Amino acid sequence: MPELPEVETIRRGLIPRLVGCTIIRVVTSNRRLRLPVPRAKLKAWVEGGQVKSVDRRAKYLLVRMNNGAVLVLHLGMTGRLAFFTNGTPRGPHDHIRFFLDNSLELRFNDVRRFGSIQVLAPENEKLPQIFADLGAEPLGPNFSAPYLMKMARKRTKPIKNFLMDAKVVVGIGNIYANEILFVAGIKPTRGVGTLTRATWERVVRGSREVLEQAIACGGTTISDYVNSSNEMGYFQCELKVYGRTGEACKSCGSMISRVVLSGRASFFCPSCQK
DNA sequence: CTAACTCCCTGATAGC
DNA sequence: TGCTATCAGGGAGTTA
Repeated sequence: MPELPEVETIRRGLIPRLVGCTIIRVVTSNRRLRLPVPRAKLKAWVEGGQVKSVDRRAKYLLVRMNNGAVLVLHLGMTGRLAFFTNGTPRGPHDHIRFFLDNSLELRFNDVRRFGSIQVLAPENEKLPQIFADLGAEPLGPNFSAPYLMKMARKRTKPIKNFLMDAKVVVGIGNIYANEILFVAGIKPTRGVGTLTRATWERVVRGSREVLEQAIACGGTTISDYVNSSNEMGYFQCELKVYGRTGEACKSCGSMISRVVLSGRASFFCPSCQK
């Protein structure tokens, strides 16, 4: 579900109602998420603590506490992180509830439980190894055509799989990979070895354009996604190819095609994308 | 090393 | 109505 625009939208919604708050109590369900829920650490380092900031790296949210502890949250496919007023009955798949001192409750809800929550203890605990291996932020300064050309050297995989590789560039999942390649005019099956410098420039520009527009729309809601106020995004209205198999290309009228790449549905316009 | 496949989990939907 | 198969936005681990 949540790719970069959705996670960023949630981050921006969390800030005004979470930063500066004290987390009075954390209540967890008995189910495990992708990783076991660190109940003891939540009690030791998060309960009673005050939130200092909310950052994002890739699709991870980093909630930093004044005591130096860090909550590392990932929403997986169906995770939600949203506020409820105090007293709202617990719903199905509400796995973690943070009771705040402003009469709100922040809930981590996840139907499929592919999401995760980790707590880094103050001082001594660093981010997991995965963070050191993450690639460029697509909206950051290091994401450039030369960078992508360097990362693509001696590689053969299709450009779509390359864009979804978090060691290359983070935050781009199946929806936005398809949309970016439409905007850039590149077939998802194109091997990365065949792209010219000018084409890589289109990948960079297309990525920024699509992701920024999606953030401006509050993300894409296909089925589960809601922002921190439990509201849908509306970038799904702007989708050019994702999920549009057999429909007319909004640019040229050709029929949108579907292929499967590494087990993921991939959509493109056979005449606009080369 | 790269690239592709498999699996974690639940729910919606399609087809019989 | 009910059963079964397929698919879904992520990512880690395994295999070739």
